[in-house]
Amino acid sequence: MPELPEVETIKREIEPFIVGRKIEGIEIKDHRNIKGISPEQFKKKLIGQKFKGLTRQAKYMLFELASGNYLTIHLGMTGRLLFAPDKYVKIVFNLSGGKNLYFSDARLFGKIRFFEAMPNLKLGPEPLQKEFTVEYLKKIFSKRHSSIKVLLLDQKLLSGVGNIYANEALFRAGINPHRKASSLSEAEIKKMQHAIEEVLEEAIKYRGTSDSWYVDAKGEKGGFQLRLKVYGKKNQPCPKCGTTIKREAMGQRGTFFCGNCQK
DNA sequence: ACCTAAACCTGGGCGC
DNA sequence: TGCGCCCAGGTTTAGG
Repeated sequence: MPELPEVETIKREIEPFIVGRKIEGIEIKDHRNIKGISPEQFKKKLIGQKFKGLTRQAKYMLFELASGNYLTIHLGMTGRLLFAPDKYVKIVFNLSGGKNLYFSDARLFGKIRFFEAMPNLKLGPEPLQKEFTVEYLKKIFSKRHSSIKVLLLDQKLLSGVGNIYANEALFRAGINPHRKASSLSEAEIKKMQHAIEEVLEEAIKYRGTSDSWYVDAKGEKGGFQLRLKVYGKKNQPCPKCGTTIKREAMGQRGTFFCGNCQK
């Protein structure tokens, strides 16, 4: 599923393609991804507008329009933004210059919203920004009774990390996902902070993880699935010590870890 | 304020 | 070949 590295990869591809282009038409094949506004209003508000910029906030893409309005797209689990259509296309943006941008989403978990002005997405700091410090993690970990794994997925505390990179970062830091966040020592918090930054930067470098549905705007798979150490590796040997990797549900999410390497 | 769990949704993979 | 079943999970919502 698209997490920070996957969304960043798509953002980098889409930005030069859309900036300066006008939305000349919108084809809505399925309106269920459009939230908070009717399909008719969605078209009326957007057709004729020009894209000014595109930024990423955690897993969201924030499209800035020349009018000062905004469009946000969250890809959910199976959402795609594509230069060419696939069989799950729900919305087509007809752009000036005879180009199209396709929004595809097999499972309809993606969300598209229109805003009159810059929205506040109510997200916690994201790992590649300067607010992501050991001090910040100490602050949010110290008073929490939930597990470190569940906490890493809370977008209000820390944004951009999803299930794949939470599992991978915990493995790299050598921390057991069941540990209470408040039980981590300062040294462990430092390892955690470093592991999160490292795994996200590496995943961006490899253009994301195509474990199941993810493809970039060109429809191509990423490369990081070949570098996963624990995610999806149930019953396979740990790459460090050979112990069988376990899978357990935590917070209703698949959690993969090595019981020997992660204490 | 904090924490947990259900609900949303459907293609793909599996067993038979 | 095809049917039924179960799984995947980010975010929102409800409830304790």
